[in-house]
Amino acid sequence: MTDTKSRMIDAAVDALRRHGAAGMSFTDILQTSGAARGAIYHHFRGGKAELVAEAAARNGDQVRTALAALPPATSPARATEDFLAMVRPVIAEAAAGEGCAVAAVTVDPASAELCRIASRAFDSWTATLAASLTRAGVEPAAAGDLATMLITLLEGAQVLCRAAGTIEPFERTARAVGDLVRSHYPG
Amino acid sequence: MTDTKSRMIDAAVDALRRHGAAGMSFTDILQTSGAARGAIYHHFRGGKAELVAEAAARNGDQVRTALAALPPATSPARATEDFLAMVRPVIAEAAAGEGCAVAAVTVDPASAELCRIASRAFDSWTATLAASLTRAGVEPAAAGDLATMLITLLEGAQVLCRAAGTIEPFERTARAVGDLVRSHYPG
DNA sequence: GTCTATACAAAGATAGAC
DNA sequence: GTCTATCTTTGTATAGAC
Repeated sequence: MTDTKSRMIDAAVDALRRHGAAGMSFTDILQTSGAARGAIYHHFRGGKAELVAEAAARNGDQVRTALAALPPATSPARATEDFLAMVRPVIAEAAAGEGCAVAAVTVDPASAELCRIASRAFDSWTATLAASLTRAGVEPAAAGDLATMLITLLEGAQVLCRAAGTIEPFERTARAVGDLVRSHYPG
Repeated sequence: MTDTKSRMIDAAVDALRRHGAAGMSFTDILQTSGAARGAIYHHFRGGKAELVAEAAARNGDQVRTALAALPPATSPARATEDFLAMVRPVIAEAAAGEGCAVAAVTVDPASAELCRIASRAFDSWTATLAASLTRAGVEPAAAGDLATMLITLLEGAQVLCRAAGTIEPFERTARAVGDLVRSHYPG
């Protein structure tokens, strides 16, 4: 487990977030990570596809871990607000040009494997968030649907906010979903 | 006839939806549209950037027109359901690999101009949908927030469904938002 | 206006010395 | 394991004939 390999994966995550899968180049990866050109195929026999896959998987784990650290909430409305608050800085990064690495690998599905990795990441985020909502008092079935909706909002907000260059679309969305959830789960 | 130019833009929209901005190549455009290699710089002096910009603008107009054709609804819940029903086939295309061309140009923002075009498109969709919601009885301020939320869901659902290969994430999201809106706007 | 041919740069992938 | 150098392909961009 060379440290070089890990730094290359980190660099790939960053490149995916900024330029997307097709726009990511080894030149960037090598410059950012400080690795040599030949190191790529030493650590990643599968070439670009393998590096991209590992980067997407790592980013997926990072986000899942962050979601798992959400504090226990006493109500569905509070749990939703906690999620939105945790997500806000991520959306701010998207507004500055750094989107979602997992979403990036779903574009130009050269390999169905990449979509499977992305799908599993989204599923793990949804399950983690659904568990939080269930603990906060939401019925399990409804919690799954609501969690999927919130993850969908997370991905969509990154798109709209990157285009806008501000988190204003997210703030509007957050107001709307906050109002809806509070009236549906009074207390 | 400059019908060629229009066909090239259509081909670019399709390429953006499938491969993204960085993954779109002139080779594909020429093969799909049947144009000759030199035709690109004859019709698009600005090269790839100009073609991509025109494609994004066209796709933005197409979606806005579709949203403007939503039938008048008698309640906010019904207006939301109409929107989700109209969007469902688009999500199905995303699940099959054809995402949103406007979202595609926000990745790898080589030019801030592309983000401006995308942002204006999203704003026009939001305004069109907000008008529908207002006519259906939603307060203007809340209609703007709700419309932004629904467009955010549209973009996010395309990401999740492209990864999943099915529209299942959209269906879950649609159930959740339907429940929330119905309880917030009873009647 | 449309096509053929080509220049030029950048990308991914490999080979082999150290 | 790591680095330098290079091969091959692909993609953008241009020139010029028809």
